[in-house]
Amino acid sequence: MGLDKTPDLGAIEERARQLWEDTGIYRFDPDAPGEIYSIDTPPPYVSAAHLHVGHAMSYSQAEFIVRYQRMRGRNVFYPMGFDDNGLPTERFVEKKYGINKARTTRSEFRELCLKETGEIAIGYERFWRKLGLSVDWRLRYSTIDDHCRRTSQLSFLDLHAKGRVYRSEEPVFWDPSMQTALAQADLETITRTSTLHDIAFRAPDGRDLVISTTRPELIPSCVALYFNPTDERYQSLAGGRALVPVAGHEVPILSDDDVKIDYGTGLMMVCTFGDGADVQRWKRDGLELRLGVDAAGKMTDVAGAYAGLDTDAARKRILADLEAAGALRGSKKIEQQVAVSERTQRPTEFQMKPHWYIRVLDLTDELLARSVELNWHPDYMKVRLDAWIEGLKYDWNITRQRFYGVPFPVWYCDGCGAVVLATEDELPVDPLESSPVTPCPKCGGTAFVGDPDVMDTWMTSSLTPHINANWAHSPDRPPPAPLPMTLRVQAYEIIRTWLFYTLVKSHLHDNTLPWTDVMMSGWGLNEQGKKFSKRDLESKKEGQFNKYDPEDVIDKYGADALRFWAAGSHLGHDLRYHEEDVKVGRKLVLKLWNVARLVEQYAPDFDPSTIVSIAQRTPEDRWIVGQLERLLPVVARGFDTYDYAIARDALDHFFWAEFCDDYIELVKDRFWTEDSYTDAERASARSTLWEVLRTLLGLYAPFLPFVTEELYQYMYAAHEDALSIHVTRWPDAPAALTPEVPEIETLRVLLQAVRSERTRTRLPQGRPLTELVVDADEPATRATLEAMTQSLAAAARARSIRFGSAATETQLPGLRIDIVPEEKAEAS
RNA sequence: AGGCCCGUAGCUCAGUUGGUCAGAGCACCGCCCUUACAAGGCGGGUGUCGCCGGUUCGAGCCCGGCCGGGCCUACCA
Repeated sequence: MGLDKTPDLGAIEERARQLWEDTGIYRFDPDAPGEIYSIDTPPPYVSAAHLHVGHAMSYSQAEFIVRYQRMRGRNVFYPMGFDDNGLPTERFVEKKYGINKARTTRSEFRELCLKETGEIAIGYERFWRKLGLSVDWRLRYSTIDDHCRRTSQLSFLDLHAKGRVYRSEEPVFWDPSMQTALAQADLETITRTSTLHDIAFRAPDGRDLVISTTRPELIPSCVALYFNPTDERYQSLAGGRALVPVAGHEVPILSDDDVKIDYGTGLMMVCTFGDGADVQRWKRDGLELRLGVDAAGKMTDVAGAYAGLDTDAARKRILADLEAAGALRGSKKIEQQVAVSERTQRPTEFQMKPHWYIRVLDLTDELLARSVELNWHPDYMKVRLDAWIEGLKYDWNITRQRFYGVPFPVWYCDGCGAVVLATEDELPVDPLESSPVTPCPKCGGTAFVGDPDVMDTWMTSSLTPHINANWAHSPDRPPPAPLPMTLRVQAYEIIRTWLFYTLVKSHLHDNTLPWTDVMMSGWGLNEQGKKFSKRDLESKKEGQFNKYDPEDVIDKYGADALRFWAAGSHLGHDLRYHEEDVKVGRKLVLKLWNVARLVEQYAPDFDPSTIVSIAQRTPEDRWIVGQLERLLPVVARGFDTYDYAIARDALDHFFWAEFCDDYIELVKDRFWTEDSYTDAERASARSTLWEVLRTLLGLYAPFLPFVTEELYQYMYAAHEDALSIHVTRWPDAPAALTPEVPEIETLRVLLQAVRSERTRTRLPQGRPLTELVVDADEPATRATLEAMTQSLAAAARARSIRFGSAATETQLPGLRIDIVPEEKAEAS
C-alpha cells in the first residue's frame, strides 16, 4: 500500500484510459441531465504522414474547455472526424496502387481510399486517445463515408430546391497542372519577378498604340484595348478599332475608369483571359471570346501558329515574332502579384466550363449579421471574416474536375439535356454507376449521362455540424446533438474557408448560426518560430526519439506534460515548441504526485466525516483555504472565456508558491514535533491538506487528466460517488469566503528574508539558527508575530525567537531581522 | 498596397480600464542529498518594455509615424 516513490506515468495513463473506456463517461447520452455542450472539431487530414506536436497543441486547447464544461455539469457531445476527401488522398492512393483511372470506377477507387485512410485514421485515433482527448469515439466519421456523402448530396439537393444552386458556363479559375476548377478560396497570391513588354498595336490611322503586358502569348486572345476616359491622349480613339500585331485581327478600343493612367502607356489590352479583371470586363462589355489556353495549359487554335505549345514556349516564340515585326518596343523586369493555386502554387488560368455554383454574393449583409451574432474568442478574429465577406467577388463554385470526391447527385437527359436530380432516399448516389429511377420528366427519355464532376471538398467540410447532428437521417448513427452546436474550434487561417462556408450552409439550410461560440487556436511552431515542416518529422528514424513527434514526447514525458505545454499560450496566439517546456509539465505532475504522498503520510486513511470546520482551524490553515477560495473564480473565469492560459497561470502560482513552498513548509512541524502542538492543530492540518489537494486535483483535471484521475481514484473516489474525477463537480467558492489571514503574509515575508540571509551569508538552509531576531516597528505586527512564535521558529529553523533591534531589511517596511547561526552564538 | 495580430530578461511568455508594472517559468549562477519530492529544495534579474514623436502630474499600457515578424485580403495590365 502507499503511492510509489516514483510514478509510472505509462501505467497511470493506461489505467485511466481503461477506466474511461470501461465506464463510458465520455459517451453522449441525449437524455442525460445538463445543458448540451457540443463541439465541432476540425477533422484532420489523414493522408499526411505524421502528426506533430502542433496538432497536440490545438486539440488539447479545445479539450481543456471540454473537460471543464463537463465538470460544470454540461452534457458534452464531443465527436471526432477524419478528412479523407480531396486531392492529397487521391494522389496518395493513385500512386500507391498504380491506379489507371480509365479502368477504375469511382466506387472502386473510393473503397481503396477508405481502406488506406482508415488505416491511417486508426493510428490517429490511437494518438488522440493517448493524448487524453475525451472524445466519444462512437461519433467518429470520415468525410468520404456513406453518411458524409449522403449529407453532402442532401445539402446540394436542399440548396437546389431553395433556388440557391445554379449551373452556368462561365470562366472559372483553373489549375492547369491538376486540371480542375478552383474556388476563390482555393487561391493564393504570390509575388514573383516577371517581364513587362511594351507592344505596339496599330490604330486605323496607322499610328502606334503601345500597351504593356506580362503575357504576350495571349495577344492572339486579345479582345479589346482599354484606356481611362479622362486620359486625353486616347480620347480620340474611343469607339475605334485597333489592329492586333502578329495575330492580325481587329479589336474595339474602349474605356474604363479602373485603367491607371500612369501605368505603362495608359493603354491596356484585355484578353480572354489573362486575369480576373479581364473576366469582369469581358462579362460587362460583352466582348468576344477568344480562349487562348486550354485545360492542360496548352495554347488553343485561337493562338494560330502557336497552338499546342505550352504558355512559356508560346511566349518566347511570339516575342521573337513581335520583334521581327517591329512591334516589340521594350521590356523590363517587374515585381508582380500573381494568383496561384494554393495547392500546386501554379499560376491559374481561366477555362469556360459548365459548373455548379451556390449563390452567395447576395448574402453579404445577412452573413455579416451572422458574424455579429457569433461569440468570437478572441473577439478580434471577427474582422477577418467580415473582411472576407465584404470582399467576395464570385459565387461559390462547388464543381471540381476530380476523379475522387463526392459526386453530384445529378444526371443529364440524353434526349433533351434536362437536369434530373436524385431523390433523397437514393443518397448517397454515384450518377456514373446508376441511373434515375424514373424517365426524364421533360421528354420521357430513359437514357442519361451522369455528372462526371465532384464537389469541392468544402461542400462536405462545411457540413460538419450537420454531419454530427445527423441532419441527413442516415441509418445506424449514434445519438446526435441538436443544431446549432455550441462551439467551433479551429485555427485562424481557415476563417475564410471552413468557418465561412459552414456559416453559409447553416444560414441557408436552417436559417441559424452553426454554433453559438467559436474558439480560435493559434499554431504550434518549431523552435525557429516556423510552421512545422515535413523535414521536422522526416528526420525521424525508426526507434529514434523525435522531439516534434507527439507520441514520442508522450512516451518520454507523459501526456499530461505535453498538454501542459499546450496550455502555455493565450487563446489565438502561436506557441513555439521547446522540449524544455514539456519537462516543466512533467515536473508539475511529479510535484502533484509527491504532495499526494505527503498528504497520505500525514493524513493516512483520512475520514472525511471527521473534517474540522474552517472556523476551528489554525491561522495557517484558514489562510491557505482563503487563498484557494480566492483562486477559484480566477480559474473559472479563464475557462469560461476560453482563456485556459489564465487558468493555468493562476493555478500554478497558487500550487507552487503558496501551497507547496509556504503552506506545506509551515505545516510540517505539527507532525514532526508532536509535543509542541495539540491534536486539534494536527487535525486541522489533516483536514486542510486533504481538502486542498482534492480541490487542486479538480482544478488541474482539465489540463492533467491522467495524474489527477490516478490520485483521485487512489485517495478520494471511495469517499465520493463519482466514477471518475472528470465527472465530478467543478469546485466553486463558498458564498461566504473564509476571511483573509494577513499575519500569514507577514510570516511569509519574514521567512523569505531569513532564507535570503542564509544565502547571503552562505549558511545552509537546513542548519538551525541559535536565534532569530525580529524587529517590528508596528506594535500590531509585533503582536501578530509574537502570537505565532511557534510556527515561525519551526519554519525558520530557529531555536529561539527574540524581539529586539535588528538591521536586515525585509520586503515589508518597518520589519527587520537578524539571524544568529549556531557557531557564532556559541562563541559569544 | 490594405486589414488584423505580435515585438517586454539569453529563451517561451504574463502584464484588465495609464499610478509598487519591471514580472513568471525555463536557462544560467551560488548554497543544500533538511524525515513529499535530487526527475528535488532554497536563494539570486541578468531589461533602452522594437524605434521616434505626442497626450498626461505620470506611458510597457493611450494617440500618430516609422522598423521588423505572422496571418489574411488585393485585377495594377
